[in-house]
Amino acid sequence: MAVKLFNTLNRRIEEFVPLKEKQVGIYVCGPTVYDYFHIGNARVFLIFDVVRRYLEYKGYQVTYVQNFTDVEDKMIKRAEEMDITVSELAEKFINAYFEDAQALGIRKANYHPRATEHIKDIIKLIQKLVDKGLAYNIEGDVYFDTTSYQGYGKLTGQALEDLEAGARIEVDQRKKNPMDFALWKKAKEDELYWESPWGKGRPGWHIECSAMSMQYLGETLDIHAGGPDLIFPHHENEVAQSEGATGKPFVKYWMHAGYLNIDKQKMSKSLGNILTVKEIRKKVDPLVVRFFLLSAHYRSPINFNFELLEQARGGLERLNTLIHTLLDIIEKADNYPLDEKDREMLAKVKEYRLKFEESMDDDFNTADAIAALFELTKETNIYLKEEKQNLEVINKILDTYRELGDVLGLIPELKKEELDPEIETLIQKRQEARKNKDYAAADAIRDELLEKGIVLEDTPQGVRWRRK
RNA sequence: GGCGACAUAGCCAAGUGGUAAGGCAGAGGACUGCAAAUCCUUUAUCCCCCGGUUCGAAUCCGGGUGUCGCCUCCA
Repeated sequence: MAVKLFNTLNRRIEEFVPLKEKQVGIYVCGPTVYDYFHIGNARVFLIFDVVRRYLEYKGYQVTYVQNFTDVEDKMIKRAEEMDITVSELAEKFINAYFEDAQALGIRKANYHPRATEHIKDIIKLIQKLVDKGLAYNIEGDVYFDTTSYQGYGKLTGQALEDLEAGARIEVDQRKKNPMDFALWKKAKEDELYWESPWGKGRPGWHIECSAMSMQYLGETLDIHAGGPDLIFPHHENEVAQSEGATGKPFVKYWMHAGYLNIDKQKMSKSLGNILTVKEIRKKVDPLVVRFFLLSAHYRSPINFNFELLEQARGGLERLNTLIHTLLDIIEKADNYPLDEKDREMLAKVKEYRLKFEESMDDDFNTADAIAALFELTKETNIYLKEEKQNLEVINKILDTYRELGDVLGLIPELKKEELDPEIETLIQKRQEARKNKDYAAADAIRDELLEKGIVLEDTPQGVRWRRK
């Protein structure tokens, strides 16, 4: 089955056909590294991490590129406030990015280019636009002439005139058209700069993504993705400048995530409700955050608060409990020959894998895919009520969770964990007490362990423990 | 003024023409020394409202209401 996805370019769900068979280039707009990234950013990075994982699962060879914007007005301002250099600032928050991203199970991209490492490529691209008459230089500032590119507005779905009509910004009077945007910004006194044909300055925000994405993935990308608020103007501008320069289509499929709100409000500095991943991680298991973010379709708006996270935790726990049980069975239970009920279970495993794939094929419907995982969980639990299991079947189930769980980046560790000897001893003591029908003592130990975060379950195969 | 998204049970959330997935929470039961986990049963005669198309609509069309967003840096 082919993957279908929603393309912002035409607002339709299309079959995904990469430019080169079985190879995919994806570029995702990364963070401006002037602060810790927030939960809204996280949704974007996470969703496209899953897109990447699923395409790999389908057998595509994916080249995944996510940039760091490490020079920009906000960077300069923040560095001044913190009294450090822009590059020190970048270093700090790039490191922080990797920490938080890793916690959320977001894999590293194949390339994490930084704008400052590609100044030459950026200048070359701007020069090309200037040469073609699509950009103009005014006293060291270079602007893209939006009227020179016919398709301007095609991503946004609006005509250039309509965009202008609503614009209530202070327009730089030197620009030819209000919508023209900066490709190169002249450096102010004492600001960091690079030499260019137009004098000392730095790149504008939009041009870096065009330069870097084409550098790594060629002049036409399979997928370009980012947050919803990047559609305009950032992505619109990228299209204009890239296609203006190359004369080729820039991107085949544009993908954008939905918004994430905090308590139904947009995150904003003025409301002071920005939640960083770093903060959230202090309170909640990041995998719960991941599970929560994947429990709705990626294009739907999603509401975030800690109560909802708590609900999500319950669901993820159900999945984890089963996996723990399966691992325990493999360790302890006897193997029995394959019989009819085992074969039925194998058929169900196949069925739910298929359902999972169908959901993911359908514009990465992770909510539906997770439902398939839950249905498999129920079937497995029913199967486990049988006394005699075939361990091959158990292994097959585990493999399935391993592979499908890996697509979503949930269920990261399918390994049996070692216990502290001290806790092991307590469990033994409790078993003794139970044997002697000293239930008061047994329950006391169980409560003690619970406080240490260890949950005990008495099963026909003996006592089983798991972390709360 | 232009453009757009969303509205499904107490909560979260799939489903885009064939008669309401899944999860969380709740209730009852089974299992258990008691629990936990798990299983079974139960929780929307109906999908914001009003019209229309259709044999048939949560799903399509028209109108309305509500919430949110973009058009300005923003994931």
